[in-house]
Amino acid sequence: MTRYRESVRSLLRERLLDAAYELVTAEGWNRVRITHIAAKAGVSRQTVYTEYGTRDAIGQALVLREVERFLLGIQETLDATDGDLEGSIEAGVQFTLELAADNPLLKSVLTSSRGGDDDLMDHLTTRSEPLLDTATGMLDAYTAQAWPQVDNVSRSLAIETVVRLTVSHLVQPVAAAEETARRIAVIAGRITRG
Amino acid sequence: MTRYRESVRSLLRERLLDAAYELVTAEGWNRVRITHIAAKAGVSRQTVYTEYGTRDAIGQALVLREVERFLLGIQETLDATDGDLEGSIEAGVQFTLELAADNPLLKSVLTSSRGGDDDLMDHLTTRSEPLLDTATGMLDAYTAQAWPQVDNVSRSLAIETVVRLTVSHLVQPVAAAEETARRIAVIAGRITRG
DNA sequence: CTGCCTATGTCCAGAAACTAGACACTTTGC
DNA sequence: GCAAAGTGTCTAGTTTCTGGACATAGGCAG
Repeated sequence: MTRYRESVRSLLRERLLDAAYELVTAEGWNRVRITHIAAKAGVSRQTVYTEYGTRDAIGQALVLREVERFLLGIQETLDATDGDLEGSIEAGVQFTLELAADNPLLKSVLTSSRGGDDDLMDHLTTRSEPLLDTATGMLDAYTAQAWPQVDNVSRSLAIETVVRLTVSHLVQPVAAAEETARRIAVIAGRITRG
Repeated sequence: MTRYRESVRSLLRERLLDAAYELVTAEGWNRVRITHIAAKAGVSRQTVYTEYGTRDAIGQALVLREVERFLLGIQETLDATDGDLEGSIEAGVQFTLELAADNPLLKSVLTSSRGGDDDLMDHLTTRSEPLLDTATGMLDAYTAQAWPQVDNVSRSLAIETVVRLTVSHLVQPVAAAEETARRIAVIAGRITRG
C-alpha cells in the first residue's frame, strides 16, 4: 500500500484543485482569490501557499489535471472501439466535442489561439500547441499500430486534419456532436483510402 | 465543502478498515495483529490505537461498514426494480446470495447462529439478529409503500419467510443464485396472494 | 500624484496529528 | 512455569496545518 502521508497530501491537492475549479467555472480565473480557494477547501491560506507556492502554480496544476483527464479519456475511448478505423475516429471526436461542451476550462485551453475574450489562463498555457501536439502524437501512436495497412503519409495527413477540424468545430459548431463526429470520420476515411 | 480535517480523518479510518479487511479475508480475524494493520495502512501502531482504541473496536467498525454497504446495496436493488412484487424480491434475494458468496466476512455475520467453526467475529456481532432485524424492517418499510394492495399480515409473513429462506440457502445452497432467487420470489408471491 | 484598498507572498509561534520507542500486563505455546 | 508475542498506555519528537502579522505591488478615487 502507498504511504499514508502521500495519500493525505494528494487528497489535499485534489481538494484545492476541486475548489479552484468550481471558482474558475463560476466566476472566471481572474476573479479567483487564494483566500476563496482556501476557504472552499476548508484549509488555511498558508496551507495553499506551502502546497502550491504561487497563484499561477495553482492555475497550471488545474489546467494540467484537466488536460491529463482529457487525454486519458481519449485513450480509453480509442481502446474501447478497437480496430475500426472510422469508428475510432468518430468516437474520439465525439468524446472531445461533448467533453469540451460542458467543460469550459478545457475548451478554453483547446481553443486558446489568441488572447481571446476571456483572459482565463492565457500565459499559463503557452497557448494550446503543447496539448494539441500531445494529442496528435497519441493518435499517431495509436493509429500506427491499429491500422498498419495505412501508409505513414496518409495517416499523418488524416490525423492532423481530424485534430484541426475538431478544434474548428469546437470554436464554430454547425451541427450536433454526433453528426459532426461522423462527418469528420468519413473525411478521415477518404483521406486514408485516397 | 466539508472540513478538510474531517476528510483526512475518514481517509485514515477507511484505510485502516481496508487493511483490516484484506488481512481478515486472507488469514482470519484471530490471526490479524494490530501491527499488521498499521503496517499495511502505512501508519504507526499508535495511530491505530488513537483512532480505534481497541482491537475489538476495529472489528466492530469493520463489520458495521460491511453491513451498511450490504443494506445500502439491498436498498438500491429494490429501488431499481420499482413496483414489481416478485421481481423486487427476486432481485433482492439474488443480490444477497451473490454478495455473500464472494464476501466471506458478510456471510459469516449473516449466518453466525452459533459459535460456528470460524471464531471470526463472534462476540462482536451479538449474533446476526440485529442485522436481520434491520434488513427485515427495511423490507417491511419498502413493501408497505410499494405494494399497498397486500394486507399487513400477509406481507409480514412473506417477508419473514423470504429472509429466513435466504439465510437458509446461504448456509446450504442447492442451486445457482438466480434459480434460488426465482423460487423464493415465487413463494413470496403465493403467500401474499393466499 | 497621493493615499487607500485589496491581493499576493513570506514569516513565525502555536496547535494538532503522526511516529517511534519504552513499558506494564495478559495470553499462548512449549 | 518460563519465554515469546500481543495488547494497550505513555511520552518525547517530528511533521503538517493554523492564524495572525507583515512587506510589497497594483488599481483606483479624489
